[in-house]
Formats: sequence, structure tokens, C-alpha cells
Amino acid sequence: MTTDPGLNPRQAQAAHHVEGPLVVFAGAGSGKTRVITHRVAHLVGTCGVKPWRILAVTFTNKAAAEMRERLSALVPGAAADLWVGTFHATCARLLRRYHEEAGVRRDFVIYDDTDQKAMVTRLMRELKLDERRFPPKQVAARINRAKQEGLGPTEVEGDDPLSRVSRDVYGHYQVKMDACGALDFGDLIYRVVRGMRDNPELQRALQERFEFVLVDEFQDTNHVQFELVARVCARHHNLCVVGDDDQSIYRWRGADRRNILDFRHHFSDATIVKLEQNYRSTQRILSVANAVVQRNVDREPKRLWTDNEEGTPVTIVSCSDERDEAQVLVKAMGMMLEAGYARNDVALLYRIHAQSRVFEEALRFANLPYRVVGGLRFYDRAEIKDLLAYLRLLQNPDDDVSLLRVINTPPRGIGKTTATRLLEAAARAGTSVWSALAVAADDPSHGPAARKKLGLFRELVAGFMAELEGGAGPATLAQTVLSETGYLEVLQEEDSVEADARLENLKEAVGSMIEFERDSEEGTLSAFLELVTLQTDADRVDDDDAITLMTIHAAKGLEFPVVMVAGLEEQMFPRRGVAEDDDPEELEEERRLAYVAFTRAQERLLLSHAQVRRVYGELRFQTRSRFIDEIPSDEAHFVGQPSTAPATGSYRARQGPPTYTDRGADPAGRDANRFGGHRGGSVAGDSYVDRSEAADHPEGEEIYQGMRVRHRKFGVGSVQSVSEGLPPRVTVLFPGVGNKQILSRFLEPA
DNA sequence: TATGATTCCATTTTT
DNA sequence: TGGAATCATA
Repeated sequence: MTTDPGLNPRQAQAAHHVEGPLVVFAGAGSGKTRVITHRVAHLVGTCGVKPWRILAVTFTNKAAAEMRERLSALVPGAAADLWVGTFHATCARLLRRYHEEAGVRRDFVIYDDTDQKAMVTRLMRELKLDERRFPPKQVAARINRAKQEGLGPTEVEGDDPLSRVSRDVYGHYQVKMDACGALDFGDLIYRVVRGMRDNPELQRALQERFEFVLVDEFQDTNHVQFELVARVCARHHNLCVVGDDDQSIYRWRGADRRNILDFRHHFSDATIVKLEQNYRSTQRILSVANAVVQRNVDREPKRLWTDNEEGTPVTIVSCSDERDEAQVLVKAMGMMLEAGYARNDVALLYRIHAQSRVFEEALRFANLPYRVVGGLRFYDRAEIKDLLAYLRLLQNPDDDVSLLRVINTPPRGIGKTTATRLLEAAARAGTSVWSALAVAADDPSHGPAARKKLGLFRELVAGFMAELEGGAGPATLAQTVLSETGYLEVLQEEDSVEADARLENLKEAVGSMIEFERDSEEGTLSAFLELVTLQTDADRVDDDDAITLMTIHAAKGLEFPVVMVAGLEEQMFPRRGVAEDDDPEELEEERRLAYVAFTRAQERLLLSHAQVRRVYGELRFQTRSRFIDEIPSDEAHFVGQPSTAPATGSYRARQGPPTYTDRGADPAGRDANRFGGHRGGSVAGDSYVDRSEAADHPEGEEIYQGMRVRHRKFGVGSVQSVSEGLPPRVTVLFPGVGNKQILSRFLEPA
């Protein structure tokens, strides 16, 4: 057995495992990615496994890209041939390759959740079902749930009205989707699995193709995903799964932790490896995270430990209300920056998106650049979806959802009445809307004006299709579509800020298509469309120097030197819905969520709670979270007014209420120097006073282009540019670091 | 067909 | 409370 440099014994054991099932319980920050990549490298490099016989599945495109990148460094040349991708992307690829065996169209389009909802809504209207009683959203959720369980329309259980309706709609939905040549996200996986169930040929082909299978984040897999990998591995038994049951936070999406917890029962000869050494966080941060998650009953026993420094105590701040909380945390952020942390080092995490607003306001007021992760995705913007709908329509005219989206966008006089008649005609004939459109010219139910307009639209689209046939790429097609439909013109004439932003977005979209044509092998429209629907904003680069705001869910897999978690109050976090059902499973998931949040922190962790909070416009008196009370008091430092009453509940009473010291000027925690000191700066209690003085006395005139300045963290650099305004912001080029935007008060002449 | 009024609803969202 | 989505009305 070779010894990989820099792998600890456990990591090496996992990395060098070759044959047979393997489960790796990888605690937060335990070097999981290293293990995975080294194992693949070992298989290819040492064992001589052909890279294209290895399948590695991740949950995000980002993780897939990262894995591929790291592998190309370890095993040059092989990385391109490996099957690395998300469940969805991998299945899409398989379905294209084996479309016949799996019984899907080769040129299928992929519907995202919005498209799916549009389809369900339309279907329910056609079926004359009461949308009030049975919200399409819920029905769609039922359909998705069924697919996650690997169940078809007839196999869905439940006798309540919603279940019946959902079952009914599900059946019709699949027929309709088929007619449209569309697959939703759930279908991608479900159809592969069904193909394998129904067609032994396909099953055998896939089993033979993949000699080694590796699944990351296995705690987040659902039932079909489990069935998929189990079937694929049934022949070679070389299934390696990696994950952490304590970080399972997607139960509500159908993820089942039993997949990893019971792995040893499903594969009785499985090797079990636990990675418990954490390389990320200080001892105190870990012990706080451990204290919270260890209260869970249903978990694989393990305890994360570290050789890292003890670190500063975790700071817990009590605030009067959510605005106060925002002010206090923003002030603390300022101190961290003064102590030498970069803005990119600091993250603010919260349980729900709605919490971000107050923080955004406070950050804007303090002039601190920030970025909010999540929210509206680029490809979800209306104008982008419009453009993509046109493009999808060209690829597959039977795609009803896309057709209906653009048939009157921009407005071309095809109103509701005409559209409804067209839909009815399609339903009567049992065809796609496009087919109905072809015969609409002879359909007497449309008036002469309507017929003419429908004909014009059909010709317009047919013209685009001819261009596609002629070999035009996505960028060219997009430009043609935007100009010939009058889409650009309408926006230009509107001449508003919003319209300009839309034009800008469309430009960016076309730009990305040009890039795609240049960089990708195929460069085809269908390849582009697939990429775009399976991609999220998480993949977009975020290299600007800013403080990061996001939900805890979005933070999974990331790490930051400084992490703040807001809103540690009962009902908020742990989150409880209006329906006061005490589901212990849900509480355990909240606890895992807290564990994920806390273990994002490398050096400093700050938690806050408010005593009063406005929720849906109503004032609510909050009790601090039980999670706070579960933290060992010698690991924490309490700041601010003590909370009203300690949380009550079934948990063990702590050793008496925590003692909060006066918050005063020190929300960042006393004695910041205790931590290592390599950050150089102190987070002195009075440092924010300097900041306010600095704001009163702008130092703009003292800083000039080309000047050499010193920053506590980045060292000496040269000023590239100075922006006007209060406070003045300076771009400085630090050798070896790059350009940084820095407030002038953090700089001194060098 | 476009706008303003009204009503409804409200965790988390890897694809 | 605030936003999105739907409805009513010119």
C-alpha cells in the first residue's frame, strides 16, 4: 500500500480502499474532499482502473467542478474521462445515451420547478379541478415526492382528497410531459431507475460500464437515488459513499439519513471508516458544535476533535430587537475588519432569508460591501426565461410550456381567448400545442384575425427553426430571436431603469452563449440548454471583496474565518411552524442545522438573539434558543442584556443562567487577542470609536494614486485608484494578493 | 391590455 | 410586514 503524503491514517485507509463497499463518515472539516480525490487517483494511478469506468456523483455542480479540477492535478489526463457530475447531470447524460432503452426522446427538454408548476396548473385547469382546494404547488410537491420514492402514479398511497387528486394529476401529467418531450428534475433520476427496473439490458449495460461508484454527501440522498446506485453497483459491489449524518439538513426534500446510517446493513461486508479529526476550527468552536449535536439520539456515534488552537470563546450577544441585532453584528463586523480580517473572511448566517433585510439595511448604512447568496437566480429572471423558452421551442416545438410562455411575448395580439381555444384544440386532438397551431389556420373556432396572427407566429418560429437546422449556434439564434421578435425593441422603447437592467441581463446571457460556443466541445443548442437548466447561481464566481450573507443551508460545504449566526431564538431557530406539532425528528434536524452553522467557522463564532422580534408585522417576545443553553458556559462569552427567561423545555437545566456582561462597546467579544495573534490587529473594545471619527474626517486627500500603503492583513501595496465619497474607498494592489477594495481608514502610509 | 386594488401567504431549495 | 399573484376596472 502506498502512503499518500499528508493523509492521516484514517484518511489513508479510506483513500486506499479498493474493492467492496465502503462508507466514510466524514465529520465537518475532516478533509473529505482530499480523501475522495486521492481515492480516485489511487484507483486510476495505482490500480490501473480506466477512468471512464469510474462514476463519481456529487450534489452540486460546484462540487463536481471542484472534484474534477483537483483530480486533474492528481491524475493528469484522466480527469476528462471520469464520470463526475451531479445525480441530475449524470442521469441526463445517461438518458441521452440510452434514450431508446430508457424509453425517452433523444431531444427531451428539462423542465425546472417553475415550468413544472406551469404544467401542473394548466393540467388542473383542463381537468377542472379546484385550484383553491388543491393548490398546484402542493400537487406538484406530491408528484415530486412520489418520484423521490421511486413511485409511479398508480403506486402513490393515500386516501385523503389531496392524495387522490395528486394521484390523478400525476398520471395525466406524465402523459402530457411525454407528449411535450419534457422531463422534470425528478424524472431524470426516476426514469433511469425505471429503465433499469423494466429493461435488464439497460441495467446490465450500466452495471458493466461502471466498475467503481462513489457518492458524496450520501446523507442527502433520497430513495430513488439510493436505488439507482444500488442497482448500478449490484454487479461489482464497488460502492463508496461519503457523508456525515450530522450534516443531513434536507429531510424536507426527501433525503433519508437511513441511507448512510444503515449502509452497513444494506451492504453487510461494508468497510466503515470514520474521519473525526477536524482541520478547520478551533477547539472551542468544535466543542460548542459538538455540545449541540450530541443531544441528538438518532445518530452515528462520533466525536469531532482537533489539534488546532483553543481559540477565543464563542461570543453570544443578546440584543433588544432585530434592528439592534443588525447594528450590533455590523459593528462587530467592522471590528473584525479592523482586526485585519478581509470582508471575504466574514459570513453572516441565518435560518430564513427574511432575516437578511435588516442586515442589508444596516450594512448599507455602514457602507460595508456585502453579497447575499440565494434569492433570485440569474436564469430565473423573466427576460432570461423568455429567451430560453424561445430557444427550447426551437429545439423541441412540442414543448408546450415554452410555447405558451412566448406565444404572446412580446405582445402580438394573441390574447387569452385565442390561447384558450388553441389549448382546447390541442387537448381534443391529444397533441402538443405546436401541432394544434399547424392546423389552426383551418380551425373555424378562431376568427380570421386570430388565424392570421397564429399563422404569423408559426412562421416566425419556423424561420428560427430553419436557422437552427442550418447549423446556427445558441448565440446567433438568441440574437436573431431577440431582434426578430421585437423583444429588444420593446425594451428599448420602454426606456426605464428596469428595462435597461433587462437588456443588460440579456446581453450577459448572449455573452455566456458566445463563451459556451467557444469553450465547449459540442457547442450545440441542446447542450447549452441542458447546462443552463441544471446549473444554479452557486456556480457563479464571487470574487468581489464583500461580506457574505446567506442561509445556513446555503453555507453547507463552505468555511469562513469569522462566522456570525443571527436569530438564535426559540421558534426562529429551532424553527417551529405555526402548527405547534412537536416532531422530534424536526428538532433533530434543526440541531444538525445548528451544527452545520457552527462548524462553518474557523476562528471566530458569534451568535446573537433578540428579545423582541417583529414577525409578519407582529411583535413577538422571544426566548433565547435552547441551543444557546446547551453550550458549555466556559466555552462562551455572554454579552449584552440577559434574555427575558431561559428557554423552557425538556432539556436539562444548565448550571444556572449565563452571566451576560455589559455589551457596551464590545460586541465582538472581549480579549480578541487571545486568538493566536497572527491576525496582527486587536479587536479592542473601543476600536469602533476610531471608525466614527474616521468618518467625520475623510482622509481622501491624504491618499493618492500610486501611494504605498500598509494594511494589517495584506501588507504593503500600491494604491491603484481612490473613489470619491464617504468614506473614501481605495483600490490597492498587494503583491501576491491582488487588487483589494479597502476603506481608507484601514490603511496607513508605508 | 395595462394598471391599480386586493387578497393571500409566509422555512430551508444541492438540481 | 411586504411581496407576489390574482382580480377588477377603465
